[in-house]
Amino acid sequence: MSRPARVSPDRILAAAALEFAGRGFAGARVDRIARRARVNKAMLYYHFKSKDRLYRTLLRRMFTLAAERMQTIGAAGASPAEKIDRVIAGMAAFIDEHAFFPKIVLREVADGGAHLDRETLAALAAVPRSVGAIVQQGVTSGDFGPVHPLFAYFSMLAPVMFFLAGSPIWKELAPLVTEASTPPTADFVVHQQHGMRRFLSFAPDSPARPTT
Amino acid sequence: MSRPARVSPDRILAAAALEFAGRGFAGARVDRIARRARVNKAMLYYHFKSKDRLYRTLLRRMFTLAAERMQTIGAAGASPAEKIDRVIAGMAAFIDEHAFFPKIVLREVADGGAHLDRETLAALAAVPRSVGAIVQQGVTSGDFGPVHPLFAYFSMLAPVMFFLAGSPIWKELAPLVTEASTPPTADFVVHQQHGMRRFLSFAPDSPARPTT
DNA sequence: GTCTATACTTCGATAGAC
DNA sequence: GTCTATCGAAGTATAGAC
Repeated sequence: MSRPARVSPDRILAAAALEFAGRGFAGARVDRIARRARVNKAMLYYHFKSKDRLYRTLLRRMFTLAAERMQTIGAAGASPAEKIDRVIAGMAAFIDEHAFFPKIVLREVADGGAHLDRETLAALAAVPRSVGAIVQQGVTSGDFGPVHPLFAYFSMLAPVMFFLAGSPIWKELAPLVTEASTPPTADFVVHQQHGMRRFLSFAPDSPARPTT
Repeated sequence: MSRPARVSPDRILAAAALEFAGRGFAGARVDRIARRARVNKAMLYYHFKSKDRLYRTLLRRMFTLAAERMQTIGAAGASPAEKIDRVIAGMAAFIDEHAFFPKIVLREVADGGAHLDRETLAALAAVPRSVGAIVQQGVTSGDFGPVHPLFAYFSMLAPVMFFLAGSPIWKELAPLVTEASTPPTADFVVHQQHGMRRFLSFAPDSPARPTT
């Protein structure tokens, strides 16, 4: 079989990922994407119809990949607590492979999902749905205390997104924040894993009234 | 005393907050800021020298305000656990008063702090430093288990930022994620408070080896 | 301090040959 | 599928009168 040799679209998507992550949708320049993909602008507009469609195509692909990884973790045989460990480590690994991912997510959250059509929104929803299902299993089995699955998703992964998206800043910020030794980036995953085990654990104590 | 009547700079900063939060630094348009502030462009460039300096002025102001609030909480007389409750509720209240704040933070994290000079970075650092000091007190007193203050800061407040910055999206997303009732936005703060109490609590159990 | 008018640049997108 | 050349719109910033 002759390969279709459709290497351009993939190269364009890879270049777009870097550009959109680094500058945001509004700040992204189509010229830069084309140049980085070693393709001229007309070629880019031939494959993708517009800047918007290029962006949405990229996001759908990334959300789908991330959701698949979370789904795989949920389908495996393991205790709920161990699955939570794997969700956190799995997302960190995914970000390690696709460094642009958390930046784009943060920007899209700030944009209020302005560039997401229904299809892309559905692809995004698959990520918290997969993770939420794992949490729900733990609640039902009694391993976890009662908690809203979507809330747990945010408590679990927002710090990972936040921390790994801005690691260069934190390295610059750390000396201004604490006199303790600079934080080893990789240890944050372990920190979050240990903490979330307790966060989600059933706690018979603590009346824990809300405080203003 | 005659009032200086310097109402323009404040109106410009207020308009800039909305514009920068809604579109990001690159997407923000100076014309829109000027129009929203009911001031012409030349006036804007008269008070602030450039788009960059306007942005940094805004950020310094917001970071300083947020840090002051955290510092007040830390200085009050209360148990470490209760202070954590107040930090979470206090940040949520601050965001409620300045809805643009978490959006700008998320964007700046994604930008890798590209627009932050040394002075603005120092203002930003005061926020995690204040919160980190509270955490450190709890660790020292034995109320909390051993934890890096900066890590705890992220685990505590990143979900709050993330959730409150994107509340319109989550409302649209929730039905696609869970068949359970839609999550009441205000309850997230209580969820995070209760969870973080356990997250930070001293846990003699759990060998908790890292999982890949 | 405040305005109008505009210089200069860069953007997203397309035309049309090959 | 791929290219060069370019259009019209929109951007940041400034000049200069008041």
